[in-house]
Amino acid sequence: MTDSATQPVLRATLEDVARAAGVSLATVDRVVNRREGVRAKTVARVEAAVAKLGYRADLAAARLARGQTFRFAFVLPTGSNSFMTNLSEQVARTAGWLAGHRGFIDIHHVDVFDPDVLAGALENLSPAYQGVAVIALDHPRVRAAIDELVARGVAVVTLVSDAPSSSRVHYVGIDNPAAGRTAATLMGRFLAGREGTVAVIAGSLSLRDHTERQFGFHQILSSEYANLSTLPVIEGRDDSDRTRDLTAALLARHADLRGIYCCGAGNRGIADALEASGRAREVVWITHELTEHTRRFLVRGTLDAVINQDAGHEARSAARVLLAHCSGEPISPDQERIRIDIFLRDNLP
Amino acid sequence: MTDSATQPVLRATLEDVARAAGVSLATVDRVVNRREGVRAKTVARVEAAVAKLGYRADLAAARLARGQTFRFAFVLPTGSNSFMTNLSEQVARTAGWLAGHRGFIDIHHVDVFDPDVLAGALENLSPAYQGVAVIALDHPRVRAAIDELVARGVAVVTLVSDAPSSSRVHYVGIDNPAAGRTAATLMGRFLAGREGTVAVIAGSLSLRDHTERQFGFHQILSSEYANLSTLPVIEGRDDSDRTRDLTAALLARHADLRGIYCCGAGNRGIADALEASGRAREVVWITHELTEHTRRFLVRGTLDAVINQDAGHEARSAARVLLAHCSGEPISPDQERIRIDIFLRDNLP
DNA sequence: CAGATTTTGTGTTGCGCACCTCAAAAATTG
DNA sequence: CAATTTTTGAGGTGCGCAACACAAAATCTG
Repeated sequence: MTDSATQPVLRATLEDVARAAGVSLATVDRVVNRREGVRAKTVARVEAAVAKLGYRADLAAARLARGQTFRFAFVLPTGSNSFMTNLSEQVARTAGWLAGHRGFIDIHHVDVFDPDVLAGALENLSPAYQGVAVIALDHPRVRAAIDELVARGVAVVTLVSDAPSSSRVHYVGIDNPAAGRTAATLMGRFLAGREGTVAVIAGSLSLRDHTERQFGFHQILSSEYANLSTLPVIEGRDDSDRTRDLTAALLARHADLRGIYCCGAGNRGIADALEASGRAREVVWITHELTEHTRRFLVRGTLDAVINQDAGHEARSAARVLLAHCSGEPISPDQERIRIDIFLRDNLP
Repeated sequence: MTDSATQPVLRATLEDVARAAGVSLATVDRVVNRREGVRAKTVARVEAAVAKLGYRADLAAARLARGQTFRFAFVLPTGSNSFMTNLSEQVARTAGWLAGHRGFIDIHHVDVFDPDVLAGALENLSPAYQGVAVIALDHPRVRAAIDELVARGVAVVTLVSDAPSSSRVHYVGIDNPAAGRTAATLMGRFLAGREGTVAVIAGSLSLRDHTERQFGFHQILSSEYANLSTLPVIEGRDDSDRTRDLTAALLARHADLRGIYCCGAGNRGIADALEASGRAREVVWITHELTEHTRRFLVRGTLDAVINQDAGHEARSAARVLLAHCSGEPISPDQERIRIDIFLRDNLP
């Protein structure tokens, strides 16, 4: 056992480094802030002193002295499903946190599902923003708008839905094909050898994330679970009423329906239809995003598993990445990686 | 769309608040730092101004002015399994981060599984520490040591393994009974209706977390999956060799063995035995903690699911909670809640 | 070796706040 | 109303650093 704590810790300051290196404060400042006009030999001396004393800049003091403030825009969908509502709330909370760190977030609500509207919103964003987080659409105009922002020196991160071919600096969200594969494995194993059909319900196939999820789902199901065949993908447009009708029709038409994978929203419709049919217990239903509704269906046993992305984590991660990018600090990749959560009735948070 | 960003943001400062409230800086300071000697009427005036201007203390400036430094001890097990090694590494990383925020972490390696050694280590901890994170043992002496630290004004959080009846201020870790229930549900559903027996392997039943997990596991398995019967719990002492032999014996003795739930370490032994028996594919194996080894077994298909707690998250959370506690700031509960992760081959991070 | 150039030192300012002292003003009391 | 107590104001200091100006020294030119 190593008990090395004895007295209150005194951090090494810039002055300590200067003394140790036998140079002045100004020179140390030049070295640590990578300004030029210092001989290589002197740089080495200073760096040796930094290493020896374990000097690390006091972030609080540095931020204070620099006096920079950061202004970020979060572009989120207008009044939408539970997940998006939750995300907005988490972004608002994150804004509260950031305010203590000289960062400010404005939330802009736009119709992110219309490429022209979204691109227009990005184009008209005030030049005061050093960073933008956006739920992207992988569309040429949107890509162009992102690229232009980046060209102007704005840090852009995509949130939840990516635009991989744009020049955004970071994507904050889950690996959607992997999420689909995860759903497929759960479906295949929960149905362990039973024969029948499985339905896939998406919000819209023009959304990149939904497409990727169903792609991953089909990939695994067709290659590993020959006992199950999938029906053509149905588009529920993330609307509960429409989804309920579609689900009811599915149940009526396919007596051998064993599973439903929903890679979008509209879950209340599915629950209604399933419960009305009396087959809620026997049909395995897997969906995305933990909300107050899906949580209820999970507890009740109608829903079997939820694949989730943590909205709070995403909001905080986006803010951290933007902040780090703007102040030239490194990010730690594995803290910023958004996990694909699996929730059963038993491990609900 | 609300584009309200126009110019670089100017935060309201204490001085702004003073001006708005028509009082002096000193009075504002008295109010915001809850010092006494201010009339209730004046307090109200100042608070109104704070609210109106949306004043929030600049954390960087406040920390700098306060000049406090924090010193924390993390008490971790001596050279141990992969999970603990990983945890140590994550704590070391967290220390690096904390150093930028005037916080310092010393890691003390002790045999946390011996109550006397652990309690002794806690008792002999330098009084310089304002906070301690410890992998606790729910034992009277350990409890007493924790209580004494708390009585001395030290913030104590338990990490990974709790001592619920002690006076620790926070537990950073997962809900272990729930983790066991989660494993049981996966086991039951993956075995969907097949008849047979399931084995449970623990490290040691004197470890609270292992006991709780197997309790949760049995609870669900016995009440919901009548087709499966469990064998008496086996203690593998988190040792691979011993666990391999025990698993091999199990496989030899029980031809109807359908599943293995391991709620401790020693996974390499299980993998060896399973693969040697040729029944790796048919026996459902579920274990805890994602490590380089369990990851490999998962990808290979020998292992079916991993219940995980994120060591990085736990290390950071413990540091944040200690920091918040020592500087009187609130914590946000849902950021500090450690989730029960489920990993399949498909959603590995 | 004088002059030009590069490198280093000295010094100052201010970021926003906490914390302190001392005096002035206001409210309360006998 | 004077004496006392409570409340408020004015002012200062320093936290550790960034940023800058300017002077002094060292080094490099021709």
